[in-house]
Order: sequence, then C-alpha cells, then structure tokens
Amino acid sequence: MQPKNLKRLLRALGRQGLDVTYNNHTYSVRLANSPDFPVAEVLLPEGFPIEAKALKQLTNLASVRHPSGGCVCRACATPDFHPGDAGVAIGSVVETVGQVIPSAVGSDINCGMRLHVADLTIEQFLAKRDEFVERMKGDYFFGTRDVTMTGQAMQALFQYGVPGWLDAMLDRPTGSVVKSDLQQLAEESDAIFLGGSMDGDWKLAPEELVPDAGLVRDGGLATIGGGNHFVEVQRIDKVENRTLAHAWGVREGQLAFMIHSGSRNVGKYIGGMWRDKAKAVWPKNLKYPDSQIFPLSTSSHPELVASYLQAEATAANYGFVNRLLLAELLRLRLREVYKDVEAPLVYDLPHNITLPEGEGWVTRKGACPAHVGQPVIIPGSMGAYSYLMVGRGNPAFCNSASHGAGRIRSRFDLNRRGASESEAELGLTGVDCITLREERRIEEAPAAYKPIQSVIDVQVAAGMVDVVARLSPVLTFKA
DNA sequence: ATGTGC
Repeated sequence: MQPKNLKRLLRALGRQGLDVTYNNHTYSVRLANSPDFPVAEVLLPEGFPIEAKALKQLTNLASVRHPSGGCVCRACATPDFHPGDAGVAIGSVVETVGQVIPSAVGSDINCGMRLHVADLTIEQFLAKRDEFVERMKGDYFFGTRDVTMTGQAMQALFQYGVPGWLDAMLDRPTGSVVKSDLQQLAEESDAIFLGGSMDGDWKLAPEELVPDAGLVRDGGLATIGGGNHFVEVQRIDKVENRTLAHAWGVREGQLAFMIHSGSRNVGKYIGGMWRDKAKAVWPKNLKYPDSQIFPLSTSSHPELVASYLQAEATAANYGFVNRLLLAELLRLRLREVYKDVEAPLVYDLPHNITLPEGEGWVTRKGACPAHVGQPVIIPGSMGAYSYLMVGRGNPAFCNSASHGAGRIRSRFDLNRRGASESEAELGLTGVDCITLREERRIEEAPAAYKPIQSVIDVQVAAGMVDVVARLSPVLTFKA
C-alpha cells in the first residue's frame, strides 16, 4: 500500500543483511548470507502489495531472541496480514523453542469464531426478522441478557473452561442458561477446539470475577466487543465438500449463525499484565530490544513461562464460554420466535492463542490452526461471503490459515473519509448491519477489507486449506 | 483487541 515506505524499508532491511523476494505469492525475508533459510514469509495474493509497517513488524517478531536462551524457529504471515498496535502484525504466526512471547498473542486472547446452523429457510427467518432482531438487540446492546452465575461457576470457568463451567451450572443453574439444554451443551463440547478447556488457574483471573461466595451478575460475559467482532446471521450458500459438510451437519440452504468474539476485558487484563511482566524481567544490564517485544525464556524464568501459559489459558477459557453464551442467547431467542428450532454447533475455533506444537510453541495472532482435518472458520466482511474450510496442514505456513480477509483501509482512514463516501463506495449497498453506532458501520464497511475470494484462493492454491462450504451474509450485529 | 484514539 505504501511503495515509498516499502522501498525505504527494503533498503533498511538490506543494510541489516536481509533480502526480500517475491515468488509464488510469497514474500520471503532472508538473511543475505544464508539464503536457504527464510527469516519470515508472507503469503499474499497477486495484486496486494505488502505493507511496509506489517513486514517490519513481522521481521521484528522473527528476530525476537531472549539473551538467556530461546529462539524463533519460524515466522510467517497469512494473507490477511496487516499492522497491529502492539508492535505485532495481525496474521503473524511464530514458532518458538525455549521462549514464549506474550505480546505475540497480545490482549485479544482466544479471539475466535463459532458457527451454528439451523434448519430454517431464509424465507422463514425473514418473516419474523424484526421480532428476532429486537430481542437480540436487547441481549447484545441493551443488557436484557441474564448471565448471572455463582462465584464457584466462574472459578470453574477460569480453571477448566467449558466442561468445568458446565458441571458447575448443572449443579446450580443460574440466569438465562436455566432455560438451556445443558446436556446438549456438554455433548457439543466435542465440537470446540481442545474441548473448550485449557489448563487455567482461577486465581490469575480478575479478582472481582471470582468471589468465594455469592453471584457474579454479568462479568462481561456474552458481550460481542468492538472492532471486527460481530454476530452474523448467514445462509449456507454453497457446499463444496459434501462428505465433510455432511459429517459436520451442514447442508445447503440452512440458516447459519457465525460469532466472532474473544475474552473481552479478561484478555486485556491478562495480556497487558504479562506484556509488562516480560518487560520487567528483561536482564537489567541489557538495553531493551528496539522492537519492544519481550520474550520470556525457559532458561532464566521457567516458572514465569509456565504461569504465563496458565494465565493465557485462563483468559482462553473465558473466551470459549463467552462465545458459547453469545450463541446460547441466540438459540434461546430463536426458540422463542421460531419455536422448536434446533441450532446445533458446527465448530468453535480460536485464532489468537499459544499452543504447544513440535518441540516448543506456536503462537498465532489472527491466524487459525489449520492442521490436517481441522475445521477452519474464515469470515469475510459483512458484505461478503464467509467460509467453512478444512485444514490441510502446510508446515511451510506453520499449519495455519488466515482468520479473515484482512484490512486494507485503516480505521482512522474510514473515520476521517468514510462518512463522505457513498454507500456503494463503502460496499454497504444491501448490507443489513444492526448497530447503535453509525461510525462502527463505516469503520467496518466491506470496503475496509480485502476481497475475501482472493484470500481464500491463494490459501487453497498453497495447500493450506480446502473449502467445505460458502456462507452468505443475511444480517450482522456490530457492537 | 480495549466503553479506545488517529
């Protein structure tokens, strides 16, 4: 997007002994004196120039090396690659041994996607659209939702994620979930990545959310959050892989519900705390790295590495339950409005998380795990198709795939110029966006994003994923 | 990402 900046960056990288080449849709940054080993690689479709700032951030991330020991074995980026605020680009994947990098996940711990389908035609849905939308607006925007739960349930949630929380809820159901089928929720945890359960520690959660006695009335649970987060009603537009779609319970013409959200303020709290801790334990006699990205080394601080991973898992557990509850409110309202409608879970997948893989860890920031057979959910903008995919496990891209289309225009740009552009220019013609904030609708307009089709195609061509089904948007809730 | 900041 910034050819001048890019030229300057390439010259600067050259001075550091780094070469950038473009071949087979992939930008590769290599050490000039060892051209066989790429420092970092970015997959981009034809016609999408690389952003200098994002490439610089990826090169910085690839160079993170704790002085006490630890290395980055591989760094790469998916085609939705764009600059991030905290010095780490969105769409970065980094494989580390002997160190973990808290800021490579950042604040939005266990941001991810959840997909449900329902046997309801688009005509049946639209016939009662207004009533349904009003109820969801109440839950998502006006706080009519009731997610009250016991301190014990919150502790179990942070400690064990979905299954632990469900046990506590079965023991003492509270709030809206009283009307849910908790048995169905238990069976569905198979369709959540890692069963929706990581090794957390409730003592690492924000104190006010884990009382020993009494109830937590809200805790921020079942809220969508800002930015690119959303809840979207969709239609299964086209099935490409009948075998997998059938196995996953997906059929053409079904209604679908896609949820994009994360661990909200809990992730912000834990991500921020550990970014600061990693900085605080940087060796006193050494200057800070220019990138301001601080790893934790297993050699010098094994206990901090372990507790960071447990803290990240604690926030991740909250993220799983947050998406589950956003979906549960949808299902409750769906049954009220449309009667006897089932809306089974297809899959729930994080795209912002550290996972033990190989000899160390893989940290994905805005990138899906896409190992062989893994269901992968990739949303387009609110005016474009979204995709249900299956992973093919390409090790060249750390068994990963993009988490969306990726921004091409900044929020700042849309805020400044968007209001004076036409609906057609913004790509908003025919888009049914439900929000209380007009500026959000413009910031997140389809024109802010890359065309999803080329982002999907380049990843299929690279052997990272295959399409299972294509979903078209019906209406989108944006907080 | 964040009831935020260009």
